[in-house]
Parts: sequence; structure tokens; C-alpha cells
Amino acid sequence: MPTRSQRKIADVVKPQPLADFKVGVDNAIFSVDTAQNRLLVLLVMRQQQPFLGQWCLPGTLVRQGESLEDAAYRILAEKIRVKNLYLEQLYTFGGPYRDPREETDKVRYLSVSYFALVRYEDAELIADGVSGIAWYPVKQVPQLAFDHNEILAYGHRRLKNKLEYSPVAFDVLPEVFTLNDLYQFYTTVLGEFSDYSNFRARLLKLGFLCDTGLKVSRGAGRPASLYRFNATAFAPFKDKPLVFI
Amino acid sequence: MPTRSQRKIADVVKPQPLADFKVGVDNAIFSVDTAQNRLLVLLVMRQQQPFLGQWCLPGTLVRQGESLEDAAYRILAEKIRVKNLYLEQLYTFGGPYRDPREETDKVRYLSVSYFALVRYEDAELIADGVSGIAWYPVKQVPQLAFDHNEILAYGHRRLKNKLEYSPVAFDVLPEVFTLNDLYQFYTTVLGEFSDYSNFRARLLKLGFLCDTGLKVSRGAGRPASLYRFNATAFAPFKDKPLVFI
DNA sequence: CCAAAAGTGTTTGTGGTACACCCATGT
DNA sequence: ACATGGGTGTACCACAAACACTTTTGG
Repeated sequence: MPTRSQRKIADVVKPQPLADFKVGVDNAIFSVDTAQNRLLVLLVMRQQQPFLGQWCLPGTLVRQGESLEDAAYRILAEKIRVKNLYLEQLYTFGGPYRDPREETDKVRYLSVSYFALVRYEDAELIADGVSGIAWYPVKQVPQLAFDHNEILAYGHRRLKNKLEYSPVAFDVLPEVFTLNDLYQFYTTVLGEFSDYSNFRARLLKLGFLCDTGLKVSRGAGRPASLYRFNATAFAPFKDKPLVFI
Repeated sequence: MPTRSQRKIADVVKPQPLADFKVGVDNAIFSVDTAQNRLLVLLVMRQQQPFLGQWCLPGTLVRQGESLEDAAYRILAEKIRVKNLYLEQLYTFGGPYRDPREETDKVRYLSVSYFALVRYEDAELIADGVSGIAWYPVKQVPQLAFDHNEILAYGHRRLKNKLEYSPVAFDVLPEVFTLNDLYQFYTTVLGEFSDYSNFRARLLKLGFLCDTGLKVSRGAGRPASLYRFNATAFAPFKDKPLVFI
């Protein structure tokens, strides 16, 4: 067994070869279909090998001079036209053997994943005729290419955590909304989590929702007030955990 | 202005060149000096250009066949001998121009950062005579090489969050400890956050700390009970937030 | 006996839970 | 009128904050 200093010399004389990488960005793009109370994720059909014809998360390889975040926004813009969204970095998957091309190309493929939440109602999918693209209910996603099921699961977990202490919902709800809209939104993402009445009482007490005075009637029943999110009034609650639960 | 289909054709004819990457792993390694109530981070002195002679977080480039996590554990093992530790991925910094070598080498340098918490008392620094290596109080770190101050700040934030809802402290405290040890630990990382008496009452009620019956006397005063963390009893509190505050 | 550190209560206020009830509208 | 969904109120319980008090040791 070599001593530590011997090993160090050996390292200098015959240093381990470094890996060369291509870096990909894969997005887990979520939206909430408030009409049907379903949480959706955007999938695309692969057009090339490997995994030709299989569904996967929209992704791209990072170009020269492009930042990771730029790349994330670029594929997003290539797949959907959307005005309101929230996006953040998720996790980096970089093990060897995660991409079959590695064998032939002699480079490793690393994936920096991002997760995004967009407003479903005005997210217009860009179907270019050739490539398949679709919203899938998260509960019904098929087997995906690469390790994308793992990325998706990770993104879903993060989304749930994020909702509990961060006002991302308002990035994605319409400008004005009823308290029931908000409640439905939380329920579809988190599952049952609280009584409506208490949800309502808690949020109104916090005081960052402004009653616009306007009302909407949806079928039978008493018309609901429309509220607006007040970012300034929310400021004190930044990084205070569990505001919404 | 080209239409979208025109742009698409242009892309196929003259696709944007992809970036080639080397991937580094940088670790923000924390420990708590319970004797002096200081939160420490491990820094090393750079031995080569760029940033020769400047402090930075311990890092390494990823080798062929090595996973990111493997690389993170490797530099950790090169710098300190330690038995008990917690380690998780932090964030990936991958913008262009973050490493000056980029200009000459024609490759991008991407950094996947990890953060680790180790037991200070038995973390033995591996000083090989040449390279500087030292624990720095987090509040007194100097200007670091690259974007490592940013990585450190991010890691510090994560550490604080982690402590609040996750039993990482017990990965790093001795097998048995007094409630005061535990309280001091939390206080040094989080700052003042609660009355000792209430901290004590809350934790004991949760029931995952077992009184060993043993006592220690530290100077004057009544001897304190030694407690042991019971992982099984903690299980129900997994992913329940704010257990410790 | 006194100081110091550990450990126990006690009081008060706040906030969550569960549920019952009132209100406004369409049919 | 009544069903339907929106909105309000309340009784109960748990727990956090603050702080006083008791217990056990060393000197």
C-alpha cells in the first residue's frame, strides 16, 4: 500500500484523465389546468436517436457563449409562447453512462435540469407539424427517455415545496382571481391540505390579497369576490415558511 | 424579420456551435466549533494560476468514469479525514466567462457545487506541507477566487434551511450529547432563535431523543444528562417542516 | 453557604382545526 | 323554494413566548 506522499507523486506523474462534457439543459415545465383540476407537465417526442419516438422533457444542448439559464429559456421559448412564468434551477445529473451517446462520442453528457411553472390558459404550444408536443397529466406520464422520469419526480417534489412558502402561484394565476381559484390551484398541486374556510381566513388575515370589489358569478351560487396579489404587502413574509398551509 | 419556419431552416443549415465543457466540483464544507461557538468553512490556497495564492473552496475537475458525487467525495477525502458527514448537491454555476482559463483553453468551465457538514472535533486536515488549508469562521472569509464567495453564501443559506427541518445536526454531533450542546450547535449556525427552556421542552416532547441516564459535569453546576438521537423515532417527522425551531 | 449550570413549571397569548351557520344568486 | 357555492363566526385545543422557580453540583 503506497503512502500518501507516494500516491501524490504518482498522481502528478500520471494524472487521471479528465472527462470532456457536453452540457444539456432539461426543463420540467408544469402548468395547472384549473378547469379540470389537473397538474400537467410538458413532454415532447424525440425526433432522433437515441430514444427515437419516445417522450421526454424538452431539452437542448448549451451553445457557445450561452449561460445555463439562457439555454433553459431558449427551449422554453421554442416550445411554448407564454407571458407569465416562474423558472428556477433544479438539480444536475451528471453520472457516467446516463446517455448512450457517450460510448460513441467519447464525451459525457451532463444535464442541468430546470423547473418551470407557466400559466396554462395562455400557454400556446408551438407545434411545428413534425414534432410531437403535449401536456400530460403528471399522474399519467409514460416511461420517458434517459433519466427524465427521475428529473420529473424531483421537479414535482420541488414544486410542492415551493408552493408552501413562496408566492409562485401568483406568477401563474390571472391578474385577478377568486379565493376559490387559489384554493383549487393549491389543492390540485398539493392534494387535500386544508379546510377551505381556514385557508381563506388565514390568507385574508395575512393581508397581501386585495379585494378588488369586483364580483364574478360562475353558474349558480353567490358571486365571488375577485382578489389581486399585492407583492409589496407580501414582502414581510419572504422566506417565512409555510405561509400558505 | 425572419418567420419562424425560416429561422428553423437556417438553424438546420447553419446550426449554432455547441460549447465544450470541463466540469468541476467545488465543495462548501462546514463544521461547527462547539467550544468557541463558531461556524467554520474549509478553505484552501490555490497553487496554480489562475488566482494563484488566493483562497478558494476545495474543488477538483471531474475525471473520466467518475460521477459528480464521487468527485465531491474525492476532494473531501483529499483534504480532510473524517468519519461523520453530511453531503448534498447545492447548485450549478455555468455561465460563460466565470473562469479566466476559458479564453485560452476554448472550453467552458462549469462548477457543480456541493455542500457538506462534518464533525469538527475529529476532522483531521490533511496538510501536505505545500498547500495551505484552514478552517475559516464564515463571518471572516476573505475575497475568494472565481465566484466562490457566491457559492459559499448559497451554501450557508442552504445549511440554515436544512437545519430547521432535517436532523443533519446528529450526523455531526457526537454519539451522545447534552441538550445544551445541541442548543449551542443550533445557535451558532442560526443565530439566536429560541429560549433554551422552550427548545428543550419542544424537543423532548417530540420523543426522538433518548436519555441515556449518563451524566456529565462540566465545571461547576449541576451535571447534564447525555442524550442519544433515535433515528427510528424520528422517522414520523421526516419532511415535516420546522421540527427544530 | 453561595454561585453556577441543569432542569421544571406556570402563565399568557396566539393560531390552527373542525364545524356550524349565514348570504346571495340561478333555476 | 331550494340547491349551490361564497363567506363568517366560534369553541376547542395545542403550542410558543416569557420568565420564575427548583434541583444538583463545585468551590
